[in-house]
Amino acid sequence: MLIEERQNYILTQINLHNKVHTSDLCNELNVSLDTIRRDLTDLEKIGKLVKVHGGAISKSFHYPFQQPAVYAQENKKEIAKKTLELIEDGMNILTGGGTIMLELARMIPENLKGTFFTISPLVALEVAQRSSIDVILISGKLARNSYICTGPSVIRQLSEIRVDLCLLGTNSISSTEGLTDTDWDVVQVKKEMIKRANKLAVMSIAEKLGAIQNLTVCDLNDVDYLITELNPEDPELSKYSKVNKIK
Amino acid sequence: MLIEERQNYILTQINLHNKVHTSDLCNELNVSLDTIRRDLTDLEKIGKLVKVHGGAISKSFHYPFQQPAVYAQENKKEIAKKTLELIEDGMNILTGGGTIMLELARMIPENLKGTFFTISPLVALEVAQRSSIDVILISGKLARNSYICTGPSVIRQLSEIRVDLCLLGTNSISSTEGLTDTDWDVVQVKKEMIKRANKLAVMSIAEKLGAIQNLTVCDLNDVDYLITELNPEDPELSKYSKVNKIK
DNA sequence: AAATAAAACGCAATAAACTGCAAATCTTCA
DNA sequence: TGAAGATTTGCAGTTTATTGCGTTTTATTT
Repeated sequence: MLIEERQNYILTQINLHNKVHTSDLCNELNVSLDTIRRDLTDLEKIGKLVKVHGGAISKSFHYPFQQPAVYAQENKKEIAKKTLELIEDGMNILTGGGTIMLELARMIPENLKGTFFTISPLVALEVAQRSSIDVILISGKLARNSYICTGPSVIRQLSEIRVDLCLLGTNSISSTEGLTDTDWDVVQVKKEMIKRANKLAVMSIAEKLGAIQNLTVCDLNDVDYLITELNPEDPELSKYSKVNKIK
Repeated sequence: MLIEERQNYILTQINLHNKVHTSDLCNELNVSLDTIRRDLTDLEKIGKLVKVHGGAISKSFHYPFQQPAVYAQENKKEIAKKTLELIEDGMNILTGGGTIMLELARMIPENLKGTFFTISPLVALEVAQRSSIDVILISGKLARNSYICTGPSVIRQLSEIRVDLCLLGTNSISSTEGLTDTDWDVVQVKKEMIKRANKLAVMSIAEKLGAIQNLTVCDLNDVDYLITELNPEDPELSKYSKVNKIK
């Protein structure tokens, strides 16, 4: 068997399973461990995979390891910072929950005036704690895991308010399907939130661009601002031109 | 299984549930506790999560409220313990806020069934986090110092529910004036809470017995249980015999 | 204050990776 | 064709990584 064949086989396996074990390969290819190791070293050198103890993993699979959590956190802060520019004194703002919203809440300047409506107790506490803004918590059943309030009571209370700006984090936004989500209760609430606001800003890390879930929240046309950590000119964002303004 | 796979699994679980238990992971992944601990330490080092006793939590949900040293915490725990005895499976319970309520929330057994209505987001989060109880947050304007919700919207929502037991912490309870408080908004809410419950339990540290504030919440006759850290036979409590039961 | 559970620490066993070397195989050119 | 040189391979010895276990320390609960 040619070296090339062997290395192609390894790459195929990586693409298939996102990982390979050195020992498996050595059985499947009938060569010694050392040979496999040398192959992996070569392939790593030309950037086709990442070696790890016991084998190797695909580069894309590896990506969420080294970079994200730290970086996603940084990205989220970047997004929060951009979003903050939309907020002015005296505004009525309605917010959802999620990690980006929490980052935003932590950045709100102490002297900002205005009213924050939110369905997230975490955001409510965070904002109330560090600013002089009025915080109105929209209540209802507390969803486990996401820690936001949902249910008919939330919808009813939302129907009674009117705000300048609605800030939503999102699980998935795609150029064809718009905003989508998985949880029915959450979708109902988000729909109502959007209805109650003059402007809608959607915050999303680039990683989630293109993702599609089962339930539709709203069309891209309804989105006034799309805020990501990317440069607005980034080609990844070109598909989202239906959105009023990309930040 | 590769280390990277294992750590990726842990991160997935964290993103999904916002928390993981060391022992769960060790079962699910079939490795020793030590290995999981080492993984968690690694992941914490690169900022992917925050280790806590018993497991780890998502960085973004890192509980933002480090509670200030709670005054008379031992006594409050004792009171919370006694109060817990009033709670049975399947009950509808309505609670206020305050440090004693938080202690109680932390003691709620994981397997308790029932519904918790509360005007305190902190209590709501605490209960939702550590039990399978349904948590309904009664919302409104978030009062800055007490972190509880007040206002007409709270009153209206309260008027629509009916619960078995209302749990209130109190600032002041006296044998002549009953429950009293200083904040008008808070008093309105407490009055409505009491109205909506079949039984009322008042929790108070002995130190506050005898204190009187300007605004009346309710009469001693309305109190079904008075719970303090003292022995029910304690002479200090003899003046409060109007209360149905002293614990 | 005692009992319990979890975490930290050091240690040893095992598995994997690395190193240098020699044998086997392949290239290339007379 | 066949021999020098280069490449590839497998092997033995050494180094490094990973893991589980017993013990001690620290947290948490009663």
